[in-house]
Amino acid sequence: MTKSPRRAGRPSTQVLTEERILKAAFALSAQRTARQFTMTALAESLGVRTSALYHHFANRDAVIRAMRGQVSRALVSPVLHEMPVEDALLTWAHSYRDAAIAAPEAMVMLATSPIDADEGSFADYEQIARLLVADSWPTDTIVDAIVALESFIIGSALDALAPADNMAPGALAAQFPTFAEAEAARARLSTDPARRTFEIGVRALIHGLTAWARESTT
Amino acid sequence: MTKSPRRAGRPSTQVLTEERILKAAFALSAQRTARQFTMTALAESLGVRTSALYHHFANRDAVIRAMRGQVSRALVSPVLHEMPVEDALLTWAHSYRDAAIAAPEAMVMLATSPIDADEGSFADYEQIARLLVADSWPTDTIVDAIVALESFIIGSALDALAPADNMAPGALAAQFPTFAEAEAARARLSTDPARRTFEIGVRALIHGLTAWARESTT
DNA sequence: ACCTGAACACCGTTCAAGT
DNA sequence: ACCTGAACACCGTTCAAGT
Repeated sequence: MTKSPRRAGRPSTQVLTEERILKAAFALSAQRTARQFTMTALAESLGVRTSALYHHFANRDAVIRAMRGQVSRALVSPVLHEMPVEDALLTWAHSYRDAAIAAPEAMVMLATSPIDADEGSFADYEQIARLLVADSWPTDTIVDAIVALESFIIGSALDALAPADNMAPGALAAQFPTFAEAEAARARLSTDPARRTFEIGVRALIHGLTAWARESTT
Repeated sequence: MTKSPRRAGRPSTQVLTEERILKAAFALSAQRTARQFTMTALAESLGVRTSALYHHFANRDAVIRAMRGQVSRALVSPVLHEMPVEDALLTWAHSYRDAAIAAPEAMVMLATSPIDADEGSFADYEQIARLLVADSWPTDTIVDAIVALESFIIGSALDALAPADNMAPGALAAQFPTFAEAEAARARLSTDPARRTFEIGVRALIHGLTAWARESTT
């Protein structure tokens, strides 16, 4: 198709590195849907033939796994201990969601496949757990709180992947008037309704969880 | 490849119906990952050529959209109006989660495929919306509440998919002692921790959302 | 109308060939 | 070692041809 600017054979200066590929992968995943995130498109964005990628990653899944590793590494936030617990949880949830949204396909994998035990996720969990222990949450409430929050965050990230108007009934509005009106009201409030819902939901959830933990203490 | 048992031309008795295709689609989604859920595999499971599917559905997304509609349709529960709103939301969340757990890979596809309006989903939303309006929730809070709940439910269903011990740090316990202890305490409480977390989380979220809606009224 | 079969554009992946 | 280019098996989708 496009005649390549490089001829066959090892180039004198290396074109690709894992780092450069990952950077392009994040950029691409922000622009394309999970399904359009292809090795071909990734290679093209790097000005390289598709097969060149296979010298640096075993396959497409390996690229996604590397993205996922980078995401979890970015989460650890050292300032969490200097704020009230509810704010700390909120901060954590936000950074988690931002990371999740930056890597949609990685997110689907994270949700679909079980976490490998040697993942950096536990470092993250440990930090939150200490925070809650210090705030005198009962030991047996802590993992429930973490998992509940994580479930909401992942669900929200998936929701954010859908087209922004995916809740609009469109032609069916007449058939479902109450919902249609509510949807219109919500659309008027924000250009990024998924984000708005995330903010509301995560606050509601954190609120509800802290209240529950406090009850559990007595 | 496999020589077809049917020769070309319209068969005397119709082979496919939307219903039969959808049934096969759910069966397939229980066995394959979202990526392996192909039109080819679906056709094969129906003993039919791939192109035959296109007489009944416009494309792959249309199949997924119909699946989503069917899931939503299974949700409508006519008794919702006879109970307090928080109980009604809880009931709805439970039936949604049950449906989601019955077809987890379908949930991933439903959540991530860019699909638009299907009647079934909106019928469900309409019912919840009316419920909340009757309970005098402000119009612009309703869709946020629905989406937040849905996000949590889908995230929880995906979490329930993972092995029950997927939060156990295992050999890494010594490295993350606080979290390890909390995880052990949780594991002692329940044989189905994912379900336990769902119960806790959905109650916390509903609680938090109703409180938020009440504030928004004033 | 509803199926098959051929066809097209596109993927992921492999591998020989070139430097 | 690290790139290109050709090749293979596989997808989604379209469409003519057959009944």
